[in-house]
Amino acid sequence: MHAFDVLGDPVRRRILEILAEDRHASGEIVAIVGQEFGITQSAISQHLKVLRDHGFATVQAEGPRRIYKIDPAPIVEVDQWLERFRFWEPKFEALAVEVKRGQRKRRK
Amino acid sequence: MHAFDVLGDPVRRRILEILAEDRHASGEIVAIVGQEFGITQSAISQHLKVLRDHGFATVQAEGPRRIYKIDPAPIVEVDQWLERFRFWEPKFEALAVEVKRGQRKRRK
DNA sequence: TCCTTATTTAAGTCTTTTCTTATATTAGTC
DNA sequence: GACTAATATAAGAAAAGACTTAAATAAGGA
Repeated sequence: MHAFDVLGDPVRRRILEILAEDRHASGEIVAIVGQEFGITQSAISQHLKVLRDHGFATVQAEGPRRIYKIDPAPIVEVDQWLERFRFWEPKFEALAVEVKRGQRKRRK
Repeated sequence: MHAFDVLGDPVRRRILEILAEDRHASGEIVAIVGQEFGITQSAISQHLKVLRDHGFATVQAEGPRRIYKIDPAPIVEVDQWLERFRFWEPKFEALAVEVKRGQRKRRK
């Protein structure tokens, strides 16, 4: 499964959005995403596995909880593939400026 | 089908790579991609339809030929979704520089 | 008009993905 | 050690995706 396929699923994209904000326990993600999409804990656990297996997230046990943290490496890869299209539109130049200005709050 | 799903298929990614270089007739794409992936003209035509239907490419009839041209709009959209992850890694800052330096040859 | 070339569309098969329910695992508490 | 809470895994059903072959469409030339 290619990184783009991983990002193809709306549940997984939502999970990544949540993890982009902060680290979260599996159960917290289940609480949010489960409600939003109306799917079971099991389904979400399976999506978390896909994210793990493809390097989008890392886990750390904290007692009985599994704390998920984003790993941007595969996203960088995707971003680099996209690179070849960036000269096609002024929109991309605008984006470049955005990125350069970036430097928002950063979490470890 | 989400834009990320469109990009999830290796054949479609290859077609987009080709179209990023220049406009091409369907048959030219078939010649390249068909050989590389060992799939039929029909299969490729179906991939081209997906690209059309999701706004990644536009077609223009030229006699019996269909000339395909890339349309970056959905790629920009994807790129914007990715935006929220860009502050996570120095790699992204490096990319930003890359993009800013960009300004390669442009085709219409 | 008939034939050829370029391409799309239809129909059906096979594979992969995404769920569900049921069960297993593991940590902490009584 | 038994019970509960948090999570993962197994098995199987249903849906979606990516092919194939066969047929349709449309342009251009003899």
